[in-house]
Amino acid sequence: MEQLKLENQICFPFYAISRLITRAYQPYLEKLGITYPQYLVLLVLWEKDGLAVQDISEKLILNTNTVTPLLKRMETMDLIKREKAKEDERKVMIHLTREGKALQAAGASVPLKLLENMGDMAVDLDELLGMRDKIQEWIGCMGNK
Amino acid sequence: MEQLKLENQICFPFYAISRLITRAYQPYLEKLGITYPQYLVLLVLWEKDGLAVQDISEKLILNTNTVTPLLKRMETMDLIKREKAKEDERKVMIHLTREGKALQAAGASVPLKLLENMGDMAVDLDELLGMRDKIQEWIGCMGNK
DNA sequence: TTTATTTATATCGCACGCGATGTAATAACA
DNA sequence: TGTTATTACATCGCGTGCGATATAAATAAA
Repeated sequence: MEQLKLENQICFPFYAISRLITRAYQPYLEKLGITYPQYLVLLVLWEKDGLAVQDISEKLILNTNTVTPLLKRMETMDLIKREKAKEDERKVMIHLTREGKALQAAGASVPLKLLENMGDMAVDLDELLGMRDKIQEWIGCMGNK
Repeated sequence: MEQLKLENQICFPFYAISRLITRAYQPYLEKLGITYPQYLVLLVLWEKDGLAVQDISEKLILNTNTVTPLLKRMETMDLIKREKAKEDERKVMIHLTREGKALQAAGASVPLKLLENMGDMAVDLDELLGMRDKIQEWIGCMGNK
């Protein structure tokens, strides 16, 4: 049953490396007082503030039943504001607070630190970036649904 | 702030593709009545039965506080048995039940079906397998803490 | 203009994943 | 041998993820 060995699975390496990368981010995000998914939300909002819940949900490829509680926690932390859109009361628009915007300065240095970390671990950075681009193509295929 | 855009992050693609792959497995695993992490545990045990909790924890790169409840649920489902090792009462040895072993027949076809799925999605299989091997190298570097 | 359908979020329940901590058994050591 | 340290799991608390379902607003249909 060669195809059932763990090292021959396509699933496991992606599953494992995703968690290892999250772990690598953690010490830096801990200093900012945020989690990894919260950081992803901030990345999206730093790029464009005032998005609807659905926009964030689509960009992060997360369901609303994940995003809604995530955003509520971030509102409690005073990182964002949630308010209904005037033109369509079904939509909830997300805006950064002063605090949420202020975190960008500290958050900007995190990706570079991570890259340095990966470099120290004998991970070839060119390969890493090439793989990132390839995976993004796949996400484009798989993500729509 | 170009380095803060979501598409320039190394973290996000790995995070997203991992969840998309898990989603792709789900319909097949649902028929077997198991979850994705439970499938990973079975893969390990099908390869070598009678492992300690720690062995499974190391192979899957998961902490014991994740693995213990996972195994307890699988014991409730009658997929595995948990019993203390006689030579060292701290260890808990995990053995497949008849049911757990029986699932292997159905579980063996899942990886191939997944590969076919990925192929349909314009994902180049050679690239996929090459990437898998490369990620496994990284896991070897990062996994040991 | 009612009624039916669709859309955008939210709620519920459950299974992870993990940091922090606890506990019992074994090993190390004074 | 008695004490201390280490090891192997387990428990607790909390934050995701997600299937199933609910709710309210907007849109389409009758």
